[in-house]
Amino acid sequence: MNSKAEGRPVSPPRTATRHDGGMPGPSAPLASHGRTGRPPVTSRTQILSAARRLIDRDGWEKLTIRRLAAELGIGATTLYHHIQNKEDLLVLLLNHYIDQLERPDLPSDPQERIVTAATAMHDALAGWPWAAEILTVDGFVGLLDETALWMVEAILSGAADRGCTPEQGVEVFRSIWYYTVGEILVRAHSDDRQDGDERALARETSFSSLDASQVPCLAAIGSRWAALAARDTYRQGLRAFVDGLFEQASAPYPTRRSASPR
Amino acid sequence: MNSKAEGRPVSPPRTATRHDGGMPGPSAPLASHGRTGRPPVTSRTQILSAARRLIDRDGWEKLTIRRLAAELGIGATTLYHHIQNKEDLLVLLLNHYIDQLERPDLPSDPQERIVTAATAMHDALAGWPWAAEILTVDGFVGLLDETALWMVEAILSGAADRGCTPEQGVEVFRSIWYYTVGEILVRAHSDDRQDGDERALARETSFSSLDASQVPCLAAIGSRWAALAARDTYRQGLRAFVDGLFEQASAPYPTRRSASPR
DNA sequence: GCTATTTTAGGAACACGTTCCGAAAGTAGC
DNA sequence: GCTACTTTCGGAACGTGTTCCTAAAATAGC
Repeated sequence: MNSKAEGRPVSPPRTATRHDGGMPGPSAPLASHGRTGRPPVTSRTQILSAARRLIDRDGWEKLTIRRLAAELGIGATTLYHHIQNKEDLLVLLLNHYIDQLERPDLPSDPQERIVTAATAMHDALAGWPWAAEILTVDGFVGLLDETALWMVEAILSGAADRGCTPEQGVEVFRSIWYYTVGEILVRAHSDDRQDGDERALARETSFSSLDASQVPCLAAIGSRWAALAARDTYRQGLRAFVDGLFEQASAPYPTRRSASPR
Repeated sequence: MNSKAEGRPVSPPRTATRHDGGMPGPSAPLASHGRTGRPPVTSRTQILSAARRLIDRDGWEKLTIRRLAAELGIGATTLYHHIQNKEDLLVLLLNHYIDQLERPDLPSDPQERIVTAATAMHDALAGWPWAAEILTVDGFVGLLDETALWMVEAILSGAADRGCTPEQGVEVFRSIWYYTVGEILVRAHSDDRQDGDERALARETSFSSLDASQVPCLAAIGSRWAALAARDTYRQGLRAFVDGLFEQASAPYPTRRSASPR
C-alpha cells in the first residue's frame, strides 16, 4: 500500500507528500515550495538511491546509518527525520527490489498456483541477503507494496479455489509464511560461516559421538547430518505442506487421529 | 588456538576441557590447581547463575554483557575469556532451561509422537522469550545438550516408524524445524508492540483499503486480517504438515501433480 | 630468588543504532 | 525589518557487542 510511503504521523492539512521525490530532485535542490519551515535538503528518493549505491559498492553489511549519512553528505541523526529507523529503511529497499522482479505466470491449478507463488516469495527473499534482518518485523506483510501483494493474493485465491473459507485461507498463508521465514532465516545464518572455523568442525563431529542407546536414530545419522541439512528441500517441503493443509481444510472433523480439537 | 603452536592437532594429554564448573566453585574461589598461568577468578557456572539472577531480577532485556560483568564484579571484556560471545551465553542459558523441563510421555503412534515432540520443542522455545535471539544461529540443533536431543530423536524415530529413510527423517525434522522457528520468530516480534502505537493502527486498516479488482481475496478479508493473524494455529498447521510429509514420503513418485522432479 | 612461560584481567577504543535538544533556515503576519 | 512560528539540521551523548593490547598473577626451570 502506498499509505506507508509517508513516514509522517499523517497530520498536516496537505497530506500529499505522496509524489515521491519531494521537492529536491535527485540532483537539483530546487527552489522553494509552498510549505513553511526550513526546506529539507535531502529527499527520500535520494536516500534510497544512495543506499543502493552504497550496497552495490561496498556490500550490504556496510550499509550503516552513519555511512549512509556520510554518503549523502548530511549528519547521521538527520536521517532519522526521513526514516523511522533502519528496519524502515530496509523495508523500503526491499519493496523497491521486489517491485523490480517479474511476476511468474500463475498456474490455474490452485495447488500449483500456491506452490508457484510461495516459491517466488521464497526466492525473492532468499536472493536479498539482508532480508533476514527484517523478515520478522511486526506486520511485515502489511508493509509490502501493493505490487508485491500478488503473492499473498495468489495463495489466498488458491486456497479459496480449493474450497477454503477466507479464515482457512489466511491460516494456509500464515503456515506457509512461517515455514518460508524459518527456512530463509536459518539458511541465512548458516551461510554466514564461509570460513571453516573450528566450531563448525566440532559440530559436525558432535552427532557422530552420540549414545546409540539413548538416541539411536540420531546416532545412526551421525556425521551425515551436516550434509543432509545442507540440501535445499524447500520446494519439496512446501508441496507436502500445501497438500496436508488442504487435506485438513477439506475435513471438517478430525480425519482419524485422536480427536483433541485443541 | 593453542594447538597450532604445536605440531599435533589434538595434542594435549588432557583434552577434557568440558567438565563444566571449572576449578573455582560457585562461591569459593578455591586454592591453587595443577595448571600454570594466572588462576581465573570467575567460573562458567558463576557466570551462568549470575546471568539467571540478573534476568530474574531485572528482566531479560537488561541482560547485557556489561551489566553481567558488573554483577560479577569483573571487567566487561573479561567475560569474553569465558564465553565466545553473547549468543554463546544465551545458548548456554537455554540449554540449562530446557534441561529443567519435564519430558512429556511420547505416544506410540508415530504421527502423534512427532506432534507431541514438536509441540514440546515449540512451547519450550516460545516460553523462553529471548530464545528468538539465537534460534537461527548456525547449527543450533547441534549446540543443544544431549538431554535436549530427545525431541529431535522423537521426530526422527516417528518418521522411521512410518517407513521413512534416515534421509527423509532428517528432511521431516528440518521442515518442522523451519516452521517452528518461523512461527516463534514472527510471533516474538509481533508481541513486541504491547503499546498500541500508530503503526499498528495504520496497518490494521491498511488491508481494508485495497483494490478489490486487483486483490479480491485480500480485500475480502480486509481489516479482519489482524485478528485472524493473531490466532494460535501452530498445532493445527503442524498436524497438516506432518500428514503431508508422510504422504509425500510414502509416495516414491509424484502422486498426481505435475511431474517436475526438481 | 630469578627469569621465562603461560594464562587470565581489564582499560581503551571502535562502530553501531538511536535519542535529546539546541541551532539554523525558511514562511506568515505585521 | 521585525517578530512569531514551523520545520529541518546535526553535534553530543548513551548504551550496546566486540576487539586490541598491555598488565597482572600464577607455575616451571634454574
